[in-house]
Amino acid sequence: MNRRERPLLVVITGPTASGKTSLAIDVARRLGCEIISADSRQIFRDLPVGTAAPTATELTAVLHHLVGTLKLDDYYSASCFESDALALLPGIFDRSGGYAVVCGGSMMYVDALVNGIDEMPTVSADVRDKVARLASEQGAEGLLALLEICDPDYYAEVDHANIKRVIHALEITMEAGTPYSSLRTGRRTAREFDIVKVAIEMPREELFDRINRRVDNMIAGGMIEEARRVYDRRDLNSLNTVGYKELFAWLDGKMDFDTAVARIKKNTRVYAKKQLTWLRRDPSVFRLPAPVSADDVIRIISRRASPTAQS
RNA sequence: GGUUCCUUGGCCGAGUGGUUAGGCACCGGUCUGCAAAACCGUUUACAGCAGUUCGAUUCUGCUAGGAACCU
Repeated sequence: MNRRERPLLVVITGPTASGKTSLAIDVARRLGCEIISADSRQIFRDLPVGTAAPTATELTAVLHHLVGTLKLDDYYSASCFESDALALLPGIFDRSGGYAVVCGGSMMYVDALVNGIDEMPTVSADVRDKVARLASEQGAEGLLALLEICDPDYYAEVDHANIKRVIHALEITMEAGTPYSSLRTGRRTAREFDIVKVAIEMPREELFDRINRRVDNMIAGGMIEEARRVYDRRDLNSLNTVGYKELFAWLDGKMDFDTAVARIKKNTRVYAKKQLTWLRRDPSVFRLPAPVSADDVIRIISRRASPTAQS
C-alpha cells in the first residue's frame, strides 16, 4: 500500500467466533503492518485455548501486540489498553508506512482507543477496601445513600441495580476528592491518525453454529487441562470468563461435564449477542457480511483513501 | 387387569376457584476503568374434551401420555 501522510488505524471487530483473527492477519499482511489485539482475555497468558487466542503460527505470520502479555493477577482495564495501544502505534506506523491493525471484540477497549476515555485517578487499595467494607456492612442501600450525598448527579443517572458501577463511582469520587460525574466529560479525544472500523457480520444461526463448533474444538484442544492449571486462581477477575467459570463449576462437582460444555456454548452465544448490540449502535462501523476477505477491507480503506478526517 | 400418583410456556420449576410465580434460554437494550464483567426490558402456559361454577390452570368425569406398586 501507499505510504500515508496521515496514518491509518484499521479496526477489525465483530462478535466472538466470527473470524476476526484470520481476517486481521490477512489485512495486516496486505498492509505490511502489525496487529494490536483488543481482547480483554487474550491479553492474559495461560489462557490461549479457552480464549481462542492467535496460535503460534498466526503469531509468527504477523507480529501481534498485547496477546499473552499479562499475568492472571495483573490489573488491567480499558484505560490501560488505551495507553498501551497509543504507546505502540507510532512505532507500528513507522515500520509499516502508516498502517496498523487493531483486532478484537472487547468493545469497550476499542472505544477507549478510538474515542478516548476520560482521565480518572487510579483507585488505591485503601479506598478500594473502604468501599468494600461499606458494601459488606451496609449493602447496596448504604452505597447508594453515600453516592446520593457525594455525587447526586451520577446517583440520578446510574442504574441503581448495577452495583458495580455504583462502587466504581464511589471509589473514584473518594480517590479524586471530587464527584465522579465531574470527571466524566463524555468528550471524544481527537486522534492523530485516521480510523476505519469494520465488523464481520453473519446470520445468527451461522454464528451460533460456529460458536458451538469452536467450543467443541477448544475442549478437544486442551481447554480442560488449561482450566485445571489455573483452577487455584479461579477467583481472579481474569478468570471470571466464559469457558473457565463453567469448567470450574464442573471441577467443583457443581455440574456434570456435559452440562458445563452446554453452558459454555450458551454463555458464549450470550456474549456474542452483547457484542452485536454494542456494534449495532455504532454508526461508524462498516458491517461486512461474512465471508470477508482482505480485499473487501482494502477496498473500504481505499474508498476513503486520503486523509479525510474521521469524526 | 387392579390401585395410586403425575402431565404447567423452548427448558427447569412453584402455585392458586377470580391481580405477575421465579430461574434459564430466545428477542431487545444499557454501557467512558476488572467489560468474555455488571445490569435492565419483553415474549411464550397451565395435555385434550366434557361438566360443576357468576368465574377454572386450580373441583369432577372421560380420553391420551408417563411413573410406582399389586395380582
